[in-house]
Amino acid sequence: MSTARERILAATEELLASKDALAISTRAICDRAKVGMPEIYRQFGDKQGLLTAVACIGFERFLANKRRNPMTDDPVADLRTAWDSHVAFALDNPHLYRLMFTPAPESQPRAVGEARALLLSALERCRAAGRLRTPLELAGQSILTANVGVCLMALSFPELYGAPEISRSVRDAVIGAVTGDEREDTRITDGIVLAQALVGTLTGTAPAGGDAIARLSQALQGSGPRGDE
Amino acid sequence: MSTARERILAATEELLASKDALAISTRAICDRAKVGMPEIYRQFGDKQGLLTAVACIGFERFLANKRRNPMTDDPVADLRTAWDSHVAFALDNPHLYRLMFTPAPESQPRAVGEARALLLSALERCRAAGRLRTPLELAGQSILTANVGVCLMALSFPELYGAPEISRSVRDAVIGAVTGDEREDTRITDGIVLAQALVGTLTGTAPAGGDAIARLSQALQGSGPRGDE
DNA sequence: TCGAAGGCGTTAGCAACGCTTTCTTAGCTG
DNA sequence: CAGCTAAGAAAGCGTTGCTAACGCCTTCGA
Repeated sequence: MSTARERILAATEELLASKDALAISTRAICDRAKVGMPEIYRQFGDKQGLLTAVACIGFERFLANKRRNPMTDDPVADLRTAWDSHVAFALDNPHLYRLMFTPAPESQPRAVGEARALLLSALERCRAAGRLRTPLELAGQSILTANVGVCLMALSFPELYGAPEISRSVRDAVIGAVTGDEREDTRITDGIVLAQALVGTLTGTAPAGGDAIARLSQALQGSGPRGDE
Repeated sequence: MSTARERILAATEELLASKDALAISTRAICDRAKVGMPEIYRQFGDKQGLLTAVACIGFERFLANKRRNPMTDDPVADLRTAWDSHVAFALDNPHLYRLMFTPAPESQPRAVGEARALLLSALERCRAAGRLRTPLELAGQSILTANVGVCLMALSFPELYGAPEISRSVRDAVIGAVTGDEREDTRITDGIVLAQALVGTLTGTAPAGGDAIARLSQALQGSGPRGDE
């Protein structure tokens, strides 16, 4: 048999799979872990302490998950993949996720900080690839906030949450705005690229193909600044 | 003296100004409302029933707030204003907001539905103005989810929440993506405008000022499609 | 004017909760 | 073997949400 502490943690995690943290009684935990009531308080001082420890373990699983995300040669696509795996984790472990991201007074700035660090390093890769048009810090906060926000919302209103569509929509909006990658509307940035090349040609300050005008004209076709559908 | 029901509701709202709903005991409510314990259960059946009633009142204030938002002739700007007033309400009434948007089993799809309806009508105005490039339904869900999500996140991690910057960032990203309005980077759309005029000039198919090239060159200055800041 | 009805206050108490105290036992270490 | 710490057993504390039983007093129709 394992140690008492491990049994308590395991029992709590198991109960957390079906009930909210607040609906779990310390007695139920003790029954399932086959320990006496005082054991919880000897080990964790507090019910909140126990929940914090469980949240910590959850964060470790969460971060391990995130670290497993492959690094492709498209850092922006990696951002989107990370977003999706985050959402999947939340939907798979609703009560645990709520426990992790809805602290009572204050609990784990450490683990959240680590998640932030992971995100920032992913963003740094975007920056290195010249695909970030927002201050790194703000970009990270925006993505993290939106990501957690979408998850909490999905857990609170599952019937209002329309499957992954809405997560994808917010994801592409935020990541797109931060990186400058327009997902569904790359024509705009293409337009800029071509316009820059064109100006370079016309002013004689940059090398550009002679067909710049034709390509620009074609690229701009139908892409107004405020498209009227 | 007012009726018992009103006093109970008022007392709960007052306590909710300083404590979380779960930290409020029914006895404290009764003390403050000068009623006996059974009164709560005669009136609301349940503590949850009382909290639901309070949440209802909160939604009414919330919706009244939203309805007070002026309708300017720029429906997209109105969307942004509504977003900001939503966030302000959440920050002003943290515990009430949490109560409203973190239901236990399920509570007010009615009030949330009304908020959604308000949002959809605002989006309909955008659509009428030709400033919506996303299905109405999905646009509404995306904005509402992101908005509530940012608020819940801000309440859970106030120290991590960097003032209104991040709300603005997510707001402009989501609303921008949904409407096609680029907020902070209007240079891009300006670039498109000028580029179109330029192409018109060069191909002789549109009237444009002779300084088009100069203006385009200036407008594009420093605005790369993948700016390396 | 009377009497039924219902809104409201009072007292007392239940079961469940988080948490504590006390005592005892088991197992390892020096 | 002595001494330490980890951990199981039992009992109980105070608070919580909630209920039962009773009685007052206003309202209102007959």
